[in-house]
Amino acid sequence: MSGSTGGDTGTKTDGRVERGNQTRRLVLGRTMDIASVEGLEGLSLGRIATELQLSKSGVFALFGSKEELQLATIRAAAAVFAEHVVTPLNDVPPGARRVRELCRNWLTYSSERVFAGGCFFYAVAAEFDARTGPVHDAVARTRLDWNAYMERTLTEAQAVGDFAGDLDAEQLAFEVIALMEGANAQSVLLGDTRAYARAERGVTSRLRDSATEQGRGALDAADAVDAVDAVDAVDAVGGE
Amino acid sequence: MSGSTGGDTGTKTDGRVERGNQTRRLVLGRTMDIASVEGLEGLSLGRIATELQLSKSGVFALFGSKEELQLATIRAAAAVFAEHVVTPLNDVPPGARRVRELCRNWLTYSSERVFAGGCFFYAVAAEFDARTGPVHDAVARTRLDWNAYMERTLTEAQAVGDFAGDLDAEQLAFEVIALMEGANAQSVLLGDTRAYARAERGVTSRLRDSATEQGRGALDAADAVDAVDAVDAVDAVGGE
DNA sequence: GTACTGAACGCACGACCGTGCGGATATCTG
DNA sequence: CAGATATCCGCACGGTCGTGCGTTCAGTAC
Repeated sequence: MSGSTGGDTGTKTDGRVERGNQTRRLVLGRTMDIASVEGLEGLSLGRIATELQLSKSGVFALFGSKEELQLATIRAAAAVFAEHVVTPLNDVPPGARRVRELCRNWLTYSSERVFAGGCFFYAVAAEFDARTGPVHDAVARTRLDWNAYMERTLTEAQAVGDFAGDLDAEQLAFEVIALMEGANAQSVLLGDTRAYARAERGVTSRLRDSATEQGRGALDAADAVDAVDAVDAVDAVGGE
Repeated sequence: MSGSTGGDTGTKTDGRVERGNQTRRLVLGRTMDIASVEGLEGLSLGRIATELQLSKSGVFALFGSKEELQLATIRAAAAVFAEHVVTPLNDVPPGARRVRELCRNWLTYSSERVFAGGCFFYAVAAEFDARTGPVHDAVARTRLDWNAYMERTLTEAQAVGDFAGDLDAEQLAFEVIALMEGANAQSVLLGDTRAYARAERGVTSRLRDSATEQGRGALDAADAVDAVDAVDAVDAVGGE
């Protein structure tokens, strides 16, 4: 099946453009990891070209400028973030359990080092927070989006009755995000792996404090399912 | 009073060394502000020399290497931090009120931009968290010290009966620090000034939740004093 | 076939980087 | 006094940076 060189969708496949996109993906995969460790300013065209065995001017031509490369790296990282943290929630209905899953996804995304230097956006936000320009603006926008997403998830959970009617979603979103980022910071800087457990404990407390009777029931039910899953996982691995 | 050129302590004042120290202080004052905005890697000998009207090699000679300049900047920033956050607690006895004062000092230190880019250590910790070497180690050590200081302040408050005997000081220290740093991040990146109020609200809740009856009393008393101070301040400024 | 387009390259540029050397100058020591 | 010490400078080095120009080559369109 398939044509000579992978043309699947038919119509007019420009092999050059596709090749360029592939190289762009290759470059961005590298720049995301570099930036999460050394920052977006730590990116250098020459270094990337050397490591990927490309020419410096070739890399430059693919993005047009260093700033464009930085912005493209942010966009690529946002896609990776969404894939690990947000997309898995697609089949989880609004409610306290969805909030809990969102937080757990984030902590897993951070602790498993999807990016070499922990959360990509924690690193670049701290790097560009006090500067001005397009890169700062792009970073600030992703943070705004993330805040809003967390807040919306809480509001939806409130709407289905899992949180009290007088819930201050903005406040709770702030606290939950702060706890999770605190764990990222503590873990990456000090290698303190217990930080994630502390964050989860804090987040769980905050959610339970704000939840209604119904919401607490949903959280408990989710915990029970997790416990069964954990036992199953252990059983599946070694049955001694 | 005083001698010809400021020699106050007497004995043997080396004018050369003193002049060098003064220049060093001048340089470090600049590097602290630069680093809080653009990071410790953003420091450049040439730029500092130009801005301070010194020669590049002169600045270099004063510190020996760029890495030494970075380490000296960290030490200087730690002194400024202590001066604003820790020293004012000298005449506050151990207890819940001392904990509260510590947190308020931190939030004030961050919000008043003692460093141009917000908390110095938030910026450089994120910059060097995933790297290795002496600078990372120095940053990590200050973070450890800060964690330990917060924890010790909580434990002392527990010892005088302001917090319950089963208090998990490590957990509470983690949560309080995370909330405050979250406010710093949110404020510097997004210009969201309400973040500090949210952090204070969260910190207060956590402290009250963990406090004994006696501890809550101490916190309430401190709030009352603050309220009076606030009224006094308004009265002192404009009495219309 | 020719004409066009975009990826990738080689090469060179000006600027800035951290560092080292030698010297001028001021200060302290004996 | 001489001699040691420390700040601070001018100058130059090798290296890396981002960027631009011109070219080669492969895939597309006519």
